[in-house]
Amino acid sequence: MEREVRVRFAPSPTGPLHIGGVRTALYNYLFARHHGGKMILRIEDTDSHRFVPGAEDYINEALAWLGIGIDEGVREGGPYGPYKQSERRDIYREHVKMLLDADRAYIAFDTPEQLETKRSAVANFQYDASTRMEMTNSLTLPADEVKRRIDAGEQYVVRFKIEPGRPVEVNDLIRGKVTIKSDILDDKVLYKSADDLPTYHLANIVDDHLMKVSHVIRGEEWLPSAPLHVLLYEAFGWNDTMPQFVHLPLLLKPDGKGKLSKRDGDRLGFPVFPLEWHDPASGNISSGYRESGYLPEAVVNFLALLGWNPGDDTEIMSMQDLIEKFSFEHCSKSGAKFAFEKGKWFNHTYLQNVDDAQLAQMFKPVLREHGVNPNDYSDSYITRVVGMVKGRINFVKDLWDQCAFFFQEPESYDPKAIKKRWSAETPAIMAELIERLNALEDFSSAAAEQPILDWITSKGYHMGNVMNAFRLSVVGECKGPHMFDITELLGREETIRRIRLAIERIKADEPAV
RNA sequence: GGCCCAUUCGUCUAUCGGCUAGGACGCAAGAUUUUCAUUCUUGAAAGAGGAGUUCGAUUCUCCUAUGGGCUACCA
Repeated sequence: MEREVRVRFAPSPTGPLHIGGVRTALYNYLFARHHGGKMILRIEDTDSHRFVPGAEDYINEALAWLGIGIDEGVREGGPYGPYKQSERRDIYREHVKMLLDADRAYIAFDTPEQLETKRSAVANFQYDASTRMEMTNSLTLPADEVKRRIDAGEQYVVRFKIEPGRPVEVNDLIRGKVTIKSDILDDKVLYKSADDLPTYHLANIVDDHLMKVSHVIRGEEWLPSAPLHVLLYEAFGWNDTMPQFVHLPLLLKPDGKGKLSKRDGDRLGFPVFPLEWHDPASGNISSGYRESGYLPEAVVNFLALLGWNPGDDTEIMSMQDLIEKFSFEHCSKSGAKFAFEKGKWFNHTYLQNVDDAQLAQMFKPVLREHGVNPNDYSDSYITRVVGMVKGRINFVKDLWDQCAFFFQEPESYDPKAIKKRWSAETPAIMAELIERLNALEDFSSAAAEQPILDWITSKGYHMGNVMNAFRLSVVGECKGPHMFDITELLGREETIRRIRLAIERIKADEPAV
């Protein structure tokens, strides 16, 4: 009996979605699409203290940018809504009552302060079968006392009553069977009266069940609480439809130790967020992949390969390719260090496949940043420029360093190049070059190159010196695309103007020795 | 501390008992070029350690070590 594949990505809106979360979302999406199933986006805002305004919008925008489509969610709607947990209070209350009535849970009045004291007094204190009879709860208090306290408005929590001494099995699609003893689990808080909200554990199980989730695909940090979740399914009598669990290996810090955290980005100089994030409380800005010039396709491809492989050597894959090939059989079990160097390479590779005209459009904002008005140039000019230099960039913004000279005359001339390529005779040769360029009938690259090279050879000049002095005059450094392609684009007038300028300036800059 | 998970080049990874251990990023060298890049070619680079099972272990089991996660009225 095939169950419809329904998966969910369930972030909590406590800040920007970080790249590890993005990967979890991606794997959920790939799995869902691979099986023709549904992808649900559920907002888990059960911690009222940690709510951050703007975080939910950020999540939506980030997933949309990456092309991770959502079938059911807060914005999309769907048959099992609401998809935001703070709007499902009635449902949780009802389910808490079911557990209470079935004697699978109990009410506890111990305050956080009391528990804190207990923990510092008793080493390894755990609220469980071995200690619950010493605490202040509905198991130790008379029923009327419990009622009196609640009626008096005393705050309480509902705890899951874990029965000790039995093994709990979790069947994980990546790791296989994991068994733990129920004794190590504590009587988890499922609901807090203070904000009339459940905790993650309860909300998660109830929602996954009600939303008919078939596979729970989440980070490895949830593996230790998976047995608790299994027990909850049992307590509700939902064993038959319990989802398959899949715990993904974590994304680790590239340098030292531990899992990749939100602060690592700024520390190590690469984004850990898909989009730039402006923290509403601190005003801090964290960089994002989008703003750093990454293409979403490159980010998706790169992320997909951090913890999964297609089973062969293929590396460049579109979303469609990934969907077709994705399976948990090729997911790795161990955490992956976040090697952002390879991310650059992916971006480079994807950039090469971007159409020149489109790349030109993407480059326009960068031009503006550097004080160049793109409207002063034709689209075809910018398109030809980017087409000429795109092979050497990793990011759109790198284009500027490679082709600024197409938009402005050199501001200075590379001193090392002057030393190597500009001698006392050079100005005279450059003056001669100007004559030759003027004499050219056709200034196009193909037509201009041979006559000029012939001239250099016939005069017995040193090819490298003349050409590099030429380049130095026009570009300002000894770098860039083919020389005659540059001059063709720049045009005769501008080319000659720059050589004249160089003759003046470089002479002036060089002190007589 | 307790519990759980993991362990192949610097990094991401392939290998589902037969290996001269493959690929990619990065790195190095060479080729090409009037420059810098790109590109191409080549190279260096790995099975944590110890037992066991087996004709044969990177692959299976155990121990040790190391790394990671969890251990909240956070997710």
